[in-house]
Amino acid sequence: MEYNFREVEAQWQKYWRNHQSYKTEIDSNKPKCYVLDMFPYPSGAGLHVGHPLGYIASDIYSRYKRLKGFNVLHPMGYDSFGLPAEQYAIQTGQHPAVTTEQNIARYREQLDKIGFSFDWSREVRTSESSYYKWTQWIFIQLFHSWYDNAAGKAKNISALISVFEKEGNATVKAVNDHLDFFTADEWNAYDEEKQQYILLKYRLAYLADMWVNWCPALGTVLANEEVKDGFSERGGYPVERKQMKQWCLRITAYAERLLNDLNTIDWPESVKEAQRNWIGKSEGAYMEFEILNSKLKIGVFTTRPDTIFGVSFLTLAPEHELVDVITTAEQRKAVDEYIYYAKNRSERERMSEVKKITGAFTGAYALHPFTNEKIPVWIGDYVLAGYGTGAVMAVPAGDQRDWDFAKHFNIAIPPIVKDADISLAADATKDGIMINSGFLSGMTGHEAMKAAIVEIEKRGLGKGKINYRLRDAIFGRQRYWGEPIPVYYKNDIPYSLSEEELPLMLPEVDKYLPTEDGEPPLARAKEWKYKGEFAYEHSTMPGWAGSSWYFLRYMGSQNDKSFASKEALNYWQDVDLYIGGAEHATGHLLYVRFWTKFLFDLGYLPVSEPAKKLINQGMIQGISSFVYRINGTNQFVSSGLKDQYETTALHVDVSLVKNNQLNIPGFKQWRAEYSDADFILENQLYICGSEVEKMSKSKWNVVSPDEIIQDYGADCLRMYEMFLGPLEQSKPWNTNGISGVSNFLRKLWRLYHNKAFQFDVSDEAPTAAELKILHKTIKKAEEDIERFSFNTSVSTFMICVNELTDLKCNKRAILEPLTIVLSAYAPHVTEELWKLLGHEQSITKTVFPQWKEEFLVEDSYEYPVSVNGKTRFKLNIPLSLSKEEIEKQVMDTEEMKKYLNGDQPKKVIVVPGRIVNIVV
RNA sequence: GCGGGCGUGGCGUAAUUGGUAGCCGCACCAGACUUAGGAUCUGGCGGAGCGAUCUGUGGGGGUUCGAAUCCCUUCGCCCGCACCA
Repeated sequence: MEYNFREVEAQWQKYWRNHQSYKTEIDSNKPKCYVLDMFPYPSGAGLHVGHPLGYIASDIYSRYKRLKGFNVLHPMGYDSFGLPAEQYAIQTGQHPAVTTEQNIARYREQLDKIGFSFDWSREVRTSESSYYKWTQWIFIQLFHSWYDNAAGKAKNISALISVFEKEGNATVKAVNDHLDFFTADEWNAYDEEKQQYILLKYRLAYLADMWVNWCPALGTVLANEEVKDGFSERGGYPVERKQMKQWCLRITAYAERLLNDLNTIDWPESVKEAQRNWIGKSEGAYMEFEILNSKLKIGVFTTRPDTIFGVSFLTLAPEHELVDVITTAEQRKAVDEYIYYAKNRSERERMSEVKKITGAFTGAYALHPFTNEKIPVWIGDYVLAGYGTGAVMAVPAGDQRDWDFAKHFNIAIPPIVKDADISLAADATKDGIMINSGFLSGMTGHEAMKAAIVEIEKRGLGKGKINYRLRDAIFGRQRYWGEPIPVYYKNDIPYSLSEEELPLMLPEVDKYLPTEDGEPPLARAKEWKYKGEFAYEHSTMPGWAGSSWYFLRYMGSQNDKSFASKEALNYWQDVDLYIGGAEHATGHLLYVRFWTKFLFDLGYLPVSEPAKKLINQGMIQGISSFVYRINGTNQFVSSGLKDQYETTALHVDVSLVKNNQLNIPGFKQWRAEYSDADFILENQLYICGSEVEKMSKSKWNVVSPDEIIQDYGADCLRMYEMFLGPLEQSKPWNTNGISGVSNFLRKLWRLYHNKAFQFDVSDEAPTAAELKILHKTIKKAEEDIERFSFNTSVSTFMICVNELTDLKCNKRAILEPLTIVLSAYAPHVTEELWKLLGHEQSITKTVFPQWKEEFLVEDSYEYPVSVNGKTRFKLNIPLSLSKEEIEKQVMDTEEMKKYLNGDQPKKVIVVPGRIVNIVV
């Protein structure tokens, strides 16, 4: 019988399930290896061929490491809270838990068919209370913590309270919101409300008025990374800026560590760089400008304190709190109008009209701290409320934006660098010599930089400061399908639930929409009150909450005493290999690092980074097919003729298209509206257009792995996805080469069988040539897996099987180790062959064979001999010879004499085992 | 604008990390066995040339005995960030 993959694969999948072949327990006798995939959001569309790419790679790695003697933790679960299920619920009234459950079942079925070696006993689902209990628990830890800059780590809030009681807050070096100083006596005299208000300014999870990205269509706030170009990432709805009371996480406290520790992990440079940009560290100075005729001061942050003498105006963000106070009566109208304009300009407009210069003069003046000159104070929305202090000292000579603003509003542009031409643009370089700059004159910009900070600090005008672009993470979402935030309110003061009161279950509601007065959906649960009395927080946590720590829960998914036991945490430590998409670079991958560091600070974890090694698998794109409908008709014109008509391109289901030819009867049946469609053909065929796009249901270009498995089998799908190219590379899905992989698997099967397809393996001793093929393959496969080059190892196997086929080698001594090596890639067929070879136990219980140098050593090597770097001929020379002997042999050849033409060579380069190069 | 990555046959890719460019597969061509082939096997396959040979890794320049690989420059593509003071 030829290999029957359908039967064999189903049978082994059942065997693995029944025998719990991949269940993992702590085993201190073995080294651990934690191989993790980014868990999927179980969408209604099911898996497409792009999803398993990373899973296949991690599965191969896991199987390989197991055979190498490692205790491998390779789990899978679902990121099952999320927007699509909720929106489906809004439309249909179906509870999100129900749809989620169905989708998970479908995902599981599809995953199982690919033959993954996941330990399903450790499965997690973020939407289950046994899981989100611990997400809530971590939130409570954040709520009860503050960041001690002196110690460089998070600490329990009780430590802070006892300092307040004894010393007030002057000695505390914390990452907190701006706050006045108070003494111990003052603290002790404050009432509960005031104390809680102050503590909130220190907590790592805090409630504050924030400028947020508000998406009216979704009825919720969004984090910066959930907004793309002024539109929501999910759904693509417009987003506006709005001030709201929101739960936030003080991730900014970790900015420096998140930045520095990037140097300790082996992650793709692109991800590290994206995180560095996102954190956006910049060094400079904070300084204050006094307002003329007032006690008020405007604080600014600048990276160019060296240009202080070039300041000719200040600009405040329109939202800046001092704008209203300092605006003069004459300018009031203009300022109010501008603020109204800026407020109603959508984020989208503001971003796309960067070049448009707008602003207004407040009428107020500030004093230059060094020259005491009057400096006009303007407002303009090129200054962002959320960055720095929301105010800038404008140096038009040194900053292009300030220059543009000054030019537009006719403000002076005082020169501060010698010979700099600032008539057409600002000069932002620091290399010139400073002029008109008081004590800085004569220095270069670089020197002036340091000198200016020294002087600013000396005069008490401000201080050197490091600023980060990173903002605190807004943690509340006005949605139903998420983790309830475990907080209740007493006299408007938020209090967290105690650990014993968790989980705080998600309540049932009648509808999944916001209430009529704009409250989040949870407000619909009228009876849902803490102790039947106090209102709970009605926002839920964002999508990234559950995914920020799931790698830890896999270590103790059944544990109900803690998120994972100390023993498990100490054994499994961190993820050794993490595979997932690059789109999470500044979202999930930053938050998971943040939470890991936080839990490390509190002593719950032995590590402060979640994953040592990260690989971003490339996206598999779809190839969309198009038909061209002549506008206003139901007539479709073939791709080559479409330019003769006014047409609209319509996506057509790729399953109706083969070699770009449309299956016309199928197309007519596809949708009722096309049943009487007409076609204008070329060469009797309808040719579709095609384009590479992201694989998505709406583009009708989704290819499901199930189809491939049905036609070629799971082993073939696994190997083909690996064969397609480097794991990190994005590529469009096509099945052009799949027959090559399919042939390989058939050839493999035939090695163990005779012409009549009867199992036929000989016990003869292998020849040197056969041993060489085997050991070469083992070595190469091992090297390839260790450097995550899965595509080249598939080629290695193809070569191996071709060579063994040529030698008609069916010897057990060769095939048995080869089967083991291959089992990481093609687990089903190798299990079957292993059984046929007479083994009782699953091939997963074996050991990866060790390659031996002795079978690989050559006694001679065919040297490429180059003349002036160009290879001219080849010469077989024993490898044992010395450089001199090799040189002599080469020189004595007839060919060499021809090239030398009687002369002596200028130079001879001999690299033993590599090449001989003669320069004449 | 800033940052990251990439550019090799008709196509997907490989190259021991500076040492024979094009492994492996697809497609294609020729042949064998066949009633037949969308089966199997054999051979060929970067370009030019009957040939020895020449030429060739987006273009130009450099370092080197030797460059797809390192450096400079230029063109093109993909991704991320973007009024961050």
